Amino acid sequence: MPELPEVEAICGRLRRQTRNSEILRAHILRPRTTHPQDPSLLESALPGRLIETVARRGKHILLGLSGGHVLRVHLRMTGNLYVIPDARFRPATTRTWIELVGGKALILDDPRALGVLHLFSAAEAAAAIAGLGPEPLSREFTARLLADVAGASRQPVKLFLMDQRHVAGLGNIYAAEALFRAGIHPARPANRIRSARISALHNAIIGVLREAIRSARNSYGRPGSIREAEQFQTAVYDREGQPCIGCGARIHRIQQGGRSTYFCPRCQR
DNA sequence: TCGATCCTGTAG
DNA sequence: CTACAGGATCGA
Repeated sequence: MPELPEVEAICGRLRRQTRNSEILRAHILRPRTTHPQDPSLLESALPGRLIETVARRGKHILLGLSGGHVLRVHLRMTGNLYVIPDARFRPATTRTWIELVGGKALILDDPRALGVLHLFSAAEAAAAIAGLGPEPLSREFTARLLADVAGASRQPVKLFLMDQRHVAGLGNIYAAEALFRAGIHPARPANRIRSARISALHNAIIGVLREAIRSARNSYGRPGSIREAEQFQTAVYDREGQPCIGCGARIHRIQQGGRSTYFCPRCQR
């Protein structure tokens, strides 16, 4: 599920719901969830701590706890993270639940159980996310910076964009959508895109993410299934064989890095 | 740079 | 039954 916009929406909601709530107990239902850390380490360290801040870096959720510790959550493919008002009513796909004082619970709801949870000191947390590229919605992320980083990579540009070391937060959907808007073929080597196109790509990334955040606000970070009506409307993703909204040509699907890539063969070269 | 892997669910 | 799924990591 979640790329940057969905994680951003989840964080916004969590920030309002968890501010200064105290952890009563952590229940880590599957040991893999904290690998390579020992679940018992978290279960013993979390009780009594306050959730003071909620931050996002790329697709990582960083819960700032009292005592300077950080609980990092990565939702991977199908995770969702939200507060339920009554800890007794947990969904069947709950993989970890953190009881809060007062009866609420923070739920890691993750059908595929690929999401992960780690507890760090402030210094460890900083080191753990140090390898991430710039936040695409920050001022640090300029067309110039994108051009410099892209110029140093021969990767196909779609894979380049999904590599979190280059830009933090893009995944399979929004990488494809940004490339469509910029009119760039996903297989083109990153270092063979002219600077005018890089500027278009830079704009497209920001535009796509901003719009997607708006759509995600009301549909993510809450219990239950995702609400259809508010979903971001994709131009190419998951539209193989359908007509391109720009030129009417059939959308193609190819494999890149083991993932599906969708694009318009006429608009993207 | 590929393929396998971690998991479960759904669509065909 | 097979293919595929909004992610990331590992080893060949």
